[in-house]
Amino acid sequence: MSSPYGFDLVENCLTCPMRSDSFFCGLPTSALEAFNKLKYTAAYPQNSVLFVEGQMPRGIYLLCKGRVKMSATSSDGKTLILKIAQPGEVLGLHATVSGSPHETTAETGQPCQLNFVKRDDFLCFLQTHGDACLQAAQHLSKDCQSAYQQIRSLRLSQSAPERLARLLLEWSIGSNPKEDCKVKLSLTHDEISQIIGTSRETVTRVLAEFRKKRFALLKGSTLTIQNKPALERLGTV
Amino acid sequence: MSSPYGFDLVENCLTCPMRSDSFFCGLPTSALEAFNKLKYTAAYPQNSVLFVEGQMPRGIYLLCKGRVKMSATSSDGKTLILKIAQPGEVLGLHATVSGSPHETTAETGQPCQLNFVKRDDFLCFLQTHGDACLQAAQHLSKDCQSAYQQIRSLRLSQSAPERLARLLLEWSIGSNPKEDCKVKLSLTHDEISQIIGTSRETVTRVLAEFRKKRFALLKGSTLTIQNKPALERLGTV
DNA sequence: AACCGCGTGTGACAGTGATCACATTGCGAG
DNA sequence: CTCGCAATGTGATCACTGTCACACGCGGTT
Repeated sequence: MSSPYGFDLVENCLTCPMRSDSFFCGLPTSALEAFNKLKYTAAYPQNSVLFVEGQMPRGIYLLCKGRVKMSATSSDGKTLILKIAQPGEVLGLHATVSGSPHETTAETGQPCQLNFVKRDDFLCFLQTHGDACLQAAQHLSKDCQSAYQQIRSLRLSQSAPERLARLLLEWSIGSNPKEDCKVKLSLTHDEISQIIGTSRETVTRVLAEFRKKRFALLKGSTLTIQNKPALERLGTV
Repeated sequence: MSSPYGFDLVENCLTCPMRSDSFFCGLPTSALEAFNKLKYTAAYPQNSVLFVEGQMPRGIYLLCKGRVKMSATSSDGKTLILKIAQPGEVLGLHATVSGSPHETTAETGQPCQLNFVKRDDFLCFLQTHGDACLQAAQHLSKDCQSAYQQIRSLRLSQSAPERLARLLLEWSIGSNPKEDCKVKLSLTHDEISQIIGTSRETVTRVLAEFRKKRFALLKGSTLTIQNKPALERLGTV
């Protein structure tokens, strides 16, 4: 069965080739089978909005494939990107668990496959599967941690170069640790500015500075880290 | 049995007069009884450190009475206060659930009563009591939410008056909505600055400005909100 | 070719708040 | 009472960065 977005839908979690070890994907077979019965699998084109800030939660989305931009908007129209969700993550978990409105907007950044589970089904599932519930709690605590990390990072460094340095380093983890590591990403300066919370111009200027100092180079959609230690020195909180 | 800190220890959760409806306190009797067997109740003097940033979690602390300051420190010695925990809250939950080091330091701001539960006991408890686990998840999600709220608030308002206004309003909720509401709190300008992430001098200056404009008055440990709408206009994100 | 639209680069300027330095107040201990 | 120390108040200075304004390059369309 082929979907219109350039990849095949995987309907069965148990035999899914994308299975990561995070959250549900890593559950024991019995729980996974139960989950498999509850979920609705679907593919979404780029720029689909899964849920918006303030909306009551309808359920959770397990991201199988693709990336999803989590953002919030202020009353004066400024947008801030809280994070880019990766495959294996569960979206809308807090709101679904706590029953309060979503505090973020989720929008696909590329074609994605997602598993949706209705709120009631999900809560019931958690209550009957202790290990799944513990997993959910762990997922939430990871989220908390990254949120606290962000707060620390925001608060302990007002300076734009510091924040940008940290972001670049964050992107570069997982790459070859030796020498010039290259990362592919397609974000405009504007989007980067929404992530680190500065103006677009500042991002441009700081990137120019990094280029001049040979710390890092962002050309097209390729990021090259040239001097990791220097960036680390900048970005240490 | 009287403790040295000016209040009596309550050993039995089931008959505890301080029981709130949050988290464990609100659990059904069977789970509460199990919890009651696992916990160690103790009183702590002011300025006791329960755990520090980076330390591996030994277990969770349920705050029965008193207030606890949750903070983080940067490498250059700056401290930031992430939140002031209130009775009913569980401290060290993320770290305990996820098994990663504490990302905050917890220090009592006044004499406190706390229930401690060892990590292994606690995880086991969660796994066997589905409703408790769900409660834990909800507690975590509340935490997440408040963290995200903080990030929003930090990022969408660079200005110090805005942030201070929001903080004052946050403190004033729960008071009589009409006219000049007064709140007791004992925090120095320095501590406030650590909460909203500015310098101590700025807090002093902004408070002076608020006083002159008759928005709010902080005298000794008493905060008086004189013009709530004006503060709200300032603090809206 | 001419014309967009968009992302990027860059200069000038002003507002904010950090920092330093010091004065003043308040309060508890001796 | 007064000494000492912490908390508070205030001025001057300066780095940072948001904002405005505009130029450039580049891919696509007409």
